[in-house]
Amino acid sequence: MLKALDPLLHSELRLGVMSILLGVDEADFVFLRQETGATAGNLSVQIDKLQKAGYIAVEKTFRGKMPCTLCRITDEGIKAFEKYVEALRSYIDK
Amino acid sequence: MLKALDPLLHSELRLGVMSILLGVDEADFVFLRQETGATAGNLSVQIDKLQKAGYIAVEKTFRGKMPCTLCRITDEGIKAFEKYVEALRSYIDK
DNA sequence: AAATTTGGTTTATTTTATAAACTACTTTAT
DNA sequence: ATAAAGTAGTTTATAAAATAAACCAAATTT
Repeated sequence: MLKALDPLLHSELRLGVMSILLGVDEADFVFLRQETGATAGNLSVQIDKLQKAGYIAVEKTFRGKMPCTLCRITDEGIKAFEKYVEALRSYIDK
Repeated sequence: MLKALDPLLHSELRLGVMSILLGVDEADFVFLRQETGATAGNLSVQIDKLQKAGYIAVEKTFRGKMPCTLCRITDEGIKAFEKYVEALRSYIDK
């Protein structure tokens, strides 16, 4: 009855990042930081985990002279997110 | 936009316990163990946390000669669960 | 009566989340 | 030109959480 929850997505910050990326084609580090309110260190670590899992793609570029980390959700990430949401519903829908 | 998630409920096992208790008036330790698939130690610890938070009430009785730990969700627990679900929707609903 | 099972709790270990400190560079003020 | 402050992060250390392993007391089975 209760479905297992993907531990990679069952994290407030990582879920927040995925949720944002689902709606925006791409987002940079600074934007994700603002939207989530996370510390830079925490965000850096969690972005890394999502990337290593293949849920997001990360591109390091420059905007002018400043470094800029761009994130995009992958197809695999979208699928994982949808599966996570479906599993969650076994907990929260009657 | 993204609402904070009550960390006490944002745990697979504790959320599972709450989800079960929402539907059943009361449930004992053994039943919760079967439904969640958790180890006894983990379940014991998480029940304790939910009780200390006031989200569930725990009554220690005997069924025949065997000890029996009964759990019920409290009004506070129901409210917290509903609030958690609403916060979650800020992540998973478009 | 010894061995096993039941219903747990307590303690130790691993994992995860978070914060603090640091790096590398840029911009601004002096 | 240089010092001070800000930006965009990463790395490392610490705190918290989850989990498993070990244990306990009583009941049941052999």
